Amino acid sequence: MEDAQELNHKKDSGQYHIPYYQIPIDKFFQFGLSVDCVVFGYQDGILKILLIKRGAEPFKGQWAIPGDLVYPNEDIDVAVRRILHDLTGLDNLYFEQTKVYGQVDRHPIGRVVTVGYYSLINIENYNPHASAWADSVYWIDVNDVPKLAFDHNLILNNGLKTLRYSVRNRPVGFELLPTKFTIGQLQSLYEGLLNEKYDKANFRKRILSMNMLRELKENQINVPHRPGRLYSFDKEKYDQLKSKGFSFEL
Amino acid sequence: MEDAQELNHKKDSGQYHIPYYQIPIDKFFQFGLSVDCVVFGYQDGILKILLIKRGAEPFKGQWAIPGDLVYPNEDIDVAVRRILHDLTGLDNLYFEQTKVYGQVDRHPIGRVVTVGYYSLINIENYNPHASAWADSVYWIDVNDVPKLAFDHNLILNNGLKTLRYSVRNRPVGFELLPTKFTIGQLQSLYEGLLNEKYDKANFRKRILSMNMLRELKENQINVPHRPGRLYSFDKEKYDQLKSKGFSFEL
DNA sequence: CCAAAAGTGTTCATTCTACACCCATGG
DNA sequence: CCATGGGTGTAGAATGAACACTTTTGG
Repeated sequence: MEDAQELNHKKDSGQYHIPYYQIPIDKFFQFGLSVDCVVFGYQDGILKILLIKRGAEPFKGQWAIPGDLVYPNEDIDVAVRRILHDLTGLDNLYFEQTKVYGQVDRHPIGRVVTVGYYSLINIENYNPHASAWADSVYWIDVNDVPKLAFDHNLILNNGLKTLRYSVRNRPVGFELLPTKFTIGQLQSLYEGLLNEKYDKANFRKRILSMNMLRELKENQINVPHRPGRLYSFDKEKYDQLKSKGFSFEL
Repeated sequence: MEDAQELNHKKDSGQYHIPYYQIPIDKFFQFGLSVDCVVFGYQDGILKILLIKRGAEPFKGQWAIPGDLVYPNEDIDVAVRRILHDLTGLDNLYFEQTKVYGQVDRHPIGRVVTVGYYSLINIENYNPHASAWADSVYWIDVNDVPKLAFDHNLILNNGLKTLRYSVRNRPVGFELLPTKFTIGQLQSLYEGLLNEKYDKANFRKRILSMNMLRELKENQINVPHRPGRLYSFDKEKYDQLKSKGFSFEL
């Protein structure tokens, strides 16, 4: 989050407040809470984002990222799982909190604070669903994102920054790939995500030297070139390494 | 946040929900919102945390980290600045969002979602204040933290993890030091924070090679050893480097 | 004088980078 | 046969770790 988490030295805006104890406590319990989730997928070398056409007011019919109000008796991560499930039919998706958006006027119908998330999904398993809050769902190239409802363009951009940062410092990129992948596919993913070029020999040595990939006894099939060896991410090995002080880099 | 942001693959807890459209919209606007801030200071090689004795119910009289309800018409970062100002008399403090805590039952008087922050202050400028929500304020050694109100021990520990992570990847450590400091002081800070030992020659070379310190024409005074050259952090230079792709490490 | 921390230079090992080369497949 | 990406080895450069040595202050 090198970029997403800026140094923060801004001055107080000068807003004025009635002292705490002179305001009835009920006044403090009028916030709405929502979650909004930037869902990433990766296909043919292109990073894509799930956008919906909103099925409810406000901003009905407009583009938005998936999200919904949190129920009064619902934990926040349960709400995220609910939304992701309703949207994709998938459970156990990877997701991570990014940032809270709480501008007083960010929502037209009242004070709604929203918690931003990003989620990574393997596009091959994806199964689109409409739902109560989404008329329809589309994968959009990350470079073609239209104007979105609320402050969703901001949330999306911060989600993207966070993803780009996370992917260098934690082994999360694998979530975007099929379970079995070649080193070449992994390299293209990183190159696409970070907009860089790596030497294939060096990339290979680097990633294999981390000892967190399990080499399978299988190769690619039906490719018009020498088929690559398949690997899968070995979470147990990674956790073990991490506990010994190892830290993923690039 | 290598550790603070865990891979998140938990299953849905199985909570059950009445469909969205059958619940009156008012029911969704009954959340309270608060901010809680882990305030770090550094003195004599020891990392310290500002704790308060709560001056209001619930948990009146108990240890807690500084925090307060957000006003219905108040932006969240304005609330953070307000709290830090009331607490320390200082403005323009460094602070950064960590994580949202939204467990349904985390607050005894209702559904209060809190946004966690950490803040860094130069202990020399510190000026303690009591306030509406704090009877008294103390610096506590990070290793002697008592049992705290609410889920504040959790918030504190996550704040500490975040600090330890940030300090390696962004030049935030300087916020804990006086404006003018020696390389030795900087090294001790890092050693204390991260619980490591560095070679002084190598540490010096490394930090100076980053070109983000301004060498002053002043030395330490009144020290019983050769006085060290004073430096200050040059934010302009750092921003310039960052925009050229430089990234702070350790 | 001594203790204590500042500050510098050099050596050796490790890691990174660039690049050349061979391999296996489909068309 | 070719094009395409898979896969390996190596030399030289850059970086990092360890450590010895000199300097300047107060007591």
